[in-house]
Amino acid sequence: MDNITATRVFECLASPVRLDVFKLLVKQGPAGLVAGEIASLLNLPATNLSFHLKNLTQAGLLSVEQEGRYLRYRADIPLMLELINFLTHECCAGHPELCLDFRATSNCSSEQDKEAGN
Amino acid sequence: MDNITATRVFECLASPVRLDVFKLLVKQGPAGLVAGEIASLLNLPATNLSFHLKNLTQAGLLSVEQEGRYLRYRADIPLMLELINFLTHECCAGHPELCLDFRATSNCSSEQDKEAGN
DNA sequence: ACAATAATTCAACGATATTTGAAGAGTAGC
DNA sequence: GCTACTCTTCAAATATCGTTGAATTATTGT
Repeated sequence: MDNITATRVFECLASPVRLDVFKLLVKQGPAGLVAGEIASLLNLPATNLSFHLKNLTQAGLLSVEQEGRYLRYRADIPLMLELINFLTHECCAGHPELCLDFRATSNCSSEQDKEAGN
Repeated sequence: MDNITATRVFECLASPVRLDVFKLLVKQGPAGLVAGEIASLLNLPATNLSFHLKNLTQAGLLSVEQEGRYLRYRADIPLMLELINFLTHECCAGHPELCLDFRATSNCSSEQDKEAGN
């Protein structure tokens, strides 16, 4: 991942609204959600949500699929994994031992629900 | 890591200048750099760099230490690892299998120099 | 005490980003 | 074709961010 892509993704996640939208969609998995569902779950005006959805989609964090008159949004996990790799490598550059330490303690599949309440 | 901390960190890394500063300091490891060195390496006006250094420091991505009339900045790796954990867990929420897959392919200590040229 | 150096703070300007309501495009059902 | 519905686009207002030069604080060496 290059710096330009990284900054675009960071800029996306720097907005509390967009972070909430992304987290919500990650939680939904492959099922995703249509725009209206996101709007009511997050209590956002449709026009404002649309602005953020466009932003997230253009950054590659979401994918869209038309379903009749609905638009279904899904989180795009691969880009997220690329970002994690990017950060991991940046961190490791000076401290490989800390990085390995991190990898040993990140129990990804067993602790996924720990931070649900926010 | 809570959403507020996460958005503050993302906002920091969303600026190309700050991302460059952070990457540079990660590369320096525990030695860090004083403000003037960063300014000349990145070709930034002192006043502008100071603005971004303050931003990074307040977000917790950098630490500062006074050395006479110099100020030495260092990357704060632990917060970075927290962020990586945060992202990993967010990603895993819907796709634990993808996350494990990522961890299997992220060879942190051996591929640290692959993306040096950007 | 004085001048030189290092870096920050301040104030002002320009550029971006966010929010909102009104209008527009496309779809579904009658 | 018409109406209801879903969502997006547009335009305008507000808010926030980034950059710059001048002034300020603090330290060093004479």
